[in-house]
Amino acid sequence: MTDRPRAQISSRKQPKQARSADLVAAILDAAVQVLEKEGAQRFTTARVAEKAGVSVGSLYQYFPNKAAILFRLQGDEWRQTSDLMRNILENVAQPPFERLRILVHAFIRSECAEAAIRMALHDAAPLYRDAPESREARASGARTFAIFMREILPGASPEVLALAVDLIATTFSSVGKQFSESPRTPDEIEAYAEAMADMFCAYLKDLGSR
Amino acid sequence: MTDRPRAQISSRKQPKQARSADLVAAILDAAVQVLEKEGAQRFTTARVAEKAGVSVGSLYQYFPNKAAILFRLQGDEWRQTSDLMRNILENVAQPPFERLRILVHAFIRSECAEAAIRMALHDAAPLYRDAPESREARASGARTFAIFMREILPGASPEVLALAVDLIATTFSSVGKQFSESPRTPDEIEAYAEAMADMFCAYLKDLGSR
DNA sequence: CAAAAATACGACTAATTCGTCATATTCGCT
DNA sequence: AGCGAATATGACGAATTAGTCGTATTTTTG
Repeated sequence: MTDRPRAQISSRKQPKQARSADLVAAILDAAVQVLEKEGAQRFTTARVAEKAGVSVGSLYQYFPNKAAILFRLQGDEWRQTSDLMRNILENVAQPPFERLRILVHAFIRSECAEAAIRMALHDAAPLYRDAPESREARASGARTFAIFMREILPGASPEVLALAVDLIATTFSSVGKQFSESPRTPDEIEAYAEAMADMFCAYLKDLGSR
Repeated sequence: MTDRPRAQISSRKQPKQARSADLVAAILDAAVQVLEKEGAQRFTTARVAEKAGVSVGSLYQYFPNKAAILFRLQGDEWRQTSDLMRNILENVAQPPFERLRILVHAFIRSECAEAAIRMALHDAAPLYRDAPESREARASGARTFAIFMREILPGASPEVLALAVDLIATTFSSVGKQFSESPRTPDEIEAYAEAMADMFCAYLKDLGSR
């Protein structure tokens, strides 16, 4: 069997000294800038290395290929969103529907704050979306949300519950892209978030009263 | 600053004889196949020409650049969706909420039937999405839907109406991509469509009773 | 301090890409 | 048939890209 270059996405080497850790940080930093300023199409290792003030060779010591950089950025974004979600949903002091409203607003605000980078990651998705780590990350988010949904729909069957989770999760996940494609004013964004929260609540209340 | 390739997207020359019309048809046909089998990343003029049994030179006689092919495909897809929408929404024989339910199902079914091509077009979007024709097509769809919404929410203010249109339109437009990324069985798709229809109806009825 | 290990470099290769152009073929028409 | 217009060809140029590798530099270690 010929071993073609593995679509390996995990790191190639761990930085052990301070300077190499700095280098990795500089690369990730530069990667974000390149994505924002040039877009996914023009996201190249050479450009990232140059903006980081580093040579391509050095870059390839810590990232096995281009996708690995994007994968890493995506992971960071995802962890941020995941924390946000957990913090809001697990705050049992507030009533469930209120938590959901807060989540919608927080999520949309966070999407807008980093619209450029998320848009670019979206465009670059073909390069990393099939990685098992990517799939797992998405599944994990869905689980957190599912737990919350059990609380908001106490009587619902597992099927109904899964469906509601799916519907809301997929609706959520497209917001960032939409907003990047046709930008809105802050006021419009708040109004949109409110409407989306209304929609979710109306749906879930309807589901609950069956 | 490198001068980026002009986003000229209109046709370069009109086919006048039968054979050239056939050629254009063969190219579009091949383009779909390439997108489906190889994906947006590997969509190249050379591959399209080869699959069409045509030379690159001929291809470039009728399409000024690669994006023009995608733009044309996208236009065809869009016209199809647009007709579907109009046919259902303008059928005043049926009650509005019923029409909406039918639309949701029809739309989702149509998205799934051509999931591969739409997914690929989605991935390739950076190449054509900024064209003014693209923006106009989207706006036109939104207008058709807005007219229907005036019927379903007779008493609503223009602001509320616009918001509802926006919310539903953006929710809609992400379905195809979602389904391509994590495929579902036909049963799951039907259930999803039903849930989405439920959600829209619950939301709109809630809006109407305020 | 000297050897070894880690890190950094950037010119280079091999591959792929888009799009052109000079040339050849076919068509429509008298 | 014969002539001009339309159409088809595909080798080619110019540009870009991902990723490598031999060498140079810096840090750690003994």
